Amino acid sequence: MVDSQTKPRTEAVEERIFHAAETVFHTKGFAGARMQEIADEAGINKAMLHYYFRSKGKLFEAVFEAGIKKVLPPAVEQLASDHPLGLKIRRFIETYLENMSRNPKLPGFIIAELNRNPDHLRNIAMAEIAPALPKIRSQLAEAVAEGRVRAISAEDLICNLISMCLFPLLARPVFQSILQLEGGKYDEFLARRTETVTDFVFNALRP
Amino acid sequence: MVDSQTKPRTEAVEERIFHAAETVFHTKGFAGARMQEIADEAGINKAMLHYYFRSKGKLFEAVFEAGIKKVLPPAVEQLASDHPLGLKIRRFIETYLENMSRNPKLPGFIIAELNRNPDHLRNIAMAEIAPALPKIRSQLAEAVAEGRVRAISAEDLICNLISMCLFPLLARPVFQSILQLEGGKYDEFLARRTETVTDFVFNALRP
DNA sequence: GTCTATACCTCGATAGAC
DNA sequence: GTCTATCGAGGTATAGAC
Repeated sequence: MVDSQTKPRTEAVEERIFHAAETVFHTKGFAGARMQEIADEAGINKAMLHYYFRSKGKLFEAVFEAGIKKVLPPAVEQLASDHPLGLKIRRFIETYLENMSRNPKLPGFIIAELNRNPDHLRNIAMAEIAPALPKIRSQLAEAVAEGRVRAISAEDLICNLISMCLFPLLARPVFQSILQLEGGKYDEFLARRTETVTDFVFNALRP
Repeated sequence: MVDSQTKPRTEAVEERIFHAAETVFHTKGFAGARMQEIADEAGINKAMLHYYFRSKGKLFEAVFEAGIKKVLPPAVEQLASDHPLGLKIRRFIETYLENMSRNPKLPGFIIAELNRNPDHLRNIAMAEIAPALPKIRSQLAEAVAEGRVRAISAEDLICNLISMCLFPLLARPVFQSILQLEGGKYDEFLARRTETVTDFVFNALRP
């Protein structure tokens, strides 16, 4: 309460705006989002948005960058860990699937916005990501050479892992209809995926 | 030329508009698309868009529905075919991957718009899709019972297949960076996927 | 059927009082 | 810091001449 003079509740408002912006941008995208809707969601005046964040673009950038930081580091961290290959794959699926089920709309948001403006990636720190690929590549090559796993490229393995984890979240509406898993049924299906995807990958990698 | 009186080149213009609309909507989405941009792309006047299609919404609906028809039927057709399970899976991956590489932006467009308004699916004929699921389900159960493939639910199998086929198209910008496959390298990677995905799935299904 | 001009509106952004 | 009022750009849609 002492330093309430230096920061007189400013943070509370800025945070409310930011979280409201996340909600709206994640569902509507940049082009579909309306500043008025974000203001309503935050329960404050529209002019406040411009007071705290200068423009719609700046606000979006903040939300997008925060989204990237929620998605990439956890994945990279797992892939670059010192765990043996099998455990690494298992942990990757577990943490990633659980992490994303907490922000189901985040992957779709990032992918959609990235397709519309790939330059967004230029501002992202690729330096942290670079080491993970060679590491898993050599780890995989070793396991293949020892005959512990079938031959597969690191690219295909990573691509398959991420695809099977994320796509069911993105395509929820379609899958829900096609697979006839309405309402809660689909959430149960997703919950089971940690196990089923792990099994699927492990079986695929048997020599 | 005789019936050029009843349809005096009307089709040519309408088609040009429609294809231009596909291009723009597929890349920018509904909210991000501009009627002016569609008109420019078609090389005609903006007012013509409203003459042939009443509104932006109507034009979008036409494009969206056409998109769905390019995506769903080919998939369902393969899944509902009379081929034995192994061949069916192989054909599914082949045709689907090849089909979509001809319209790389289509899956992302459909998924993004569907997440923003799931009601789009209500207007789609689900009747044609319904029979495919039970068919593959029984086919799979039979193969499992005979010990020819490992136990897996039809939902997980279909979900994994489609995920591994489509997600690399959606997430192209991210994967291109993460996997360090710039430019043409990524297209080569995608071209190889028909084979690598088929192998991966077949290996996963070994008893 | 095709074009120009324009009406009408929504939205992002700012000015200015408090 | 917060609100109200409003400006101005840019968007969809239409009116009307040709």
